[in-house]
Amino acid sequence: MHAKLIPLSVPELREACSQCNLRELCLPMGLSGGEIDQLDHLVEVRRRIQRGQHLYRGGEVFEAIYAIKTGFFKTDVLLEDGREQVTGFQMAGEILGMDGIGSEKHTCNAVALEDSEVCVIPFADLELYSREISALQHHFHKMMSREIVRDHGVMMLLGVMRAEERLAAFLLNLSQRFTARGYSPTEFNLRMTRGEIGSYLGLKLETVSRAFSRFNEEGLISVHQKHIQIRDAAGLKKLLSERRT
Amino acid sequence: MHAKLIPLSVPELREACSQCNLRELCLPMGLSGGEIDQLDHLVEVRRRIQRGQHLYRGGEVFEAIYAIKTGFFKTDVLLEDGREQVTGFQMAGEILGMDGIGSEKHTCNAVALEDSEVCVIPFADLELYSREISALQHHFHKMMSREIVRDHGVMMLLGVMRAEERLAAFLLNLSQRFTARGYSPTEFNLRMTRGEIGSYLGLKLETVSRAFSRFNEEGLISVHQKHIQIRDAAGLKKLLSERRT
DNA sequence: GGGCCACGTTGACGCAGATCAAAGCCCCCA
DNA sequence: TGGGGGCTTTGATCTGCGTCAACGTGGCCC
Repeated sequence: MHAKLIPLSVPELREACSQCNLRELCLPMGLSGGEIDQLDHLVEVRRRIQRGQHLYRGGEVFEAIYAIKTGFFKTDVLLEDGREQVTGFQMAGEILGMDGIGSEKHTCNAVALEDSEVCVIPFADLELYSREISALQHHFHKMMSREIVRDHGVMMLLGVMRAEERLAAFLLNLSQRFTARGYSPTEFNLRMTRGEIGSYLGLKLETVSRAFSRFNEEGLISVHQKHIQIRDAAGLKKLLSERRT
Repeated sequence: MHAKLIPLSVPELREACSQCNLRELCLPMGLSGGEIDQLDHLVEVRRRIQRGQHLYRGGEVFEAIYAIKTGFFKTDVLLEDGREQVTGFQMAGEILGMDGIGSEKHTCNAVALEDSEVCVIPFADLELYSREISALQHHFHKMMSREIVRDHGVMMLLGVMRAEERLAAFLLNLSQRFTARGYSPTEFNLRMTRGEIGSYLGLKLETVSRAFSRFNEEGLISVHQKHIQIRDAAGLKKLLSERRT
């Protein structure tokens, strides 16, 4: 592992969660000021991950979950024959690693899609603090539960939607998450390749590319490489609610 | 709701978890005898659900999770246009309802596929006990995490596998879960229809039926309606590891 | 015990998306 | 400034699964 560990000095530590601009999205959500101060002791280390590097790999011992401070990740699972399923894309304020709790090993790979920084949350400590701070306990449960619900949404994508519906749902989801982070709802850069989008959506990269082109022609979005502008969000939503077949 | 509530009388209550033959699979797993005795107070009510009835529906207020004592369930999510994605099949010892924690509402439907009985675990109480009993806390986290991992497995099915691989994976998974419950690994009755299997696997019922027929012809299994006998588990596994494409 | 109904099987055909192939574009580095 | 590599686009063709349709089967109720 080439990742740098960054022990937090005291002043930084005080800033860890209580001063973080993601605290309304991330683990501290809903905690009182005093409780957040306690949380600051939970995150004693941050880790920088360069684009293309792994935060963790399937099979490694699970010890901590990670809150993304900056950057962008994908998680994926590999079949023995090399086929890849991207199980999610994660951005600032989201939590990585909850898959590892059950077996005490990570069960997927987490790869940075841009230079990123994560807060390391030792899981034993999180459980300890959770026993003291019931708001933290409850919020952590919510985050795990939402992960399950998110996964159900992906199953829906993969199980019943057609290619263009999947892509529309994907774009709307990204847009909404960027919005929640204070970025433009209509304009953003994709951090992942067409192939990775395809793997996530259960499509081949050519199909993803064609669907982008089609949306472009129809004036729903404009695409230039990784730059996306959503021109007709309502039109994209309509794609989703229109039954075909 | 027509479901019967069964307040447990004192002797039954003593039996709730500590005497349950599922305690090695279910929530009490890994708890010491004394801790299980404490757990007995957590489950004060059981509920009977007849075949075809809902344990809960998407949108209902979330208050409890459910441990399946006997029976068999499916969970599903519906799109506005009526398309259904079955997100899972659950059997004795498994937990239902964790999807509801995040939003305080259930986000899917849980339907009994045979007459069933569940232990009602009020979620606020579970969190309360979890703060006292760290083994319970940890095990609950494991169960949620495993749910996430299970979902990743389904994404893999849906995203990258071909029809016969999906069905083979499905049968092997059922077989393994029946085995863990002390039933035959090679012979069992399906509780769900071809259509429900199809919805789970992202296939149409005709495709499921054809795949069953094909497995039958090839001597991998024998099928008679809902009765399945696995004749060549290794052959099924081979289907999964053989790369095609 | 006969008929109905939900479920399952099988066949013929069609199509969405995969596959194969060939360019194009962008960025980085020499 | 040019060239190489990774990513993307686009076209032509193929195919696995969906769709449509007809028939089979078993269980249940009157």
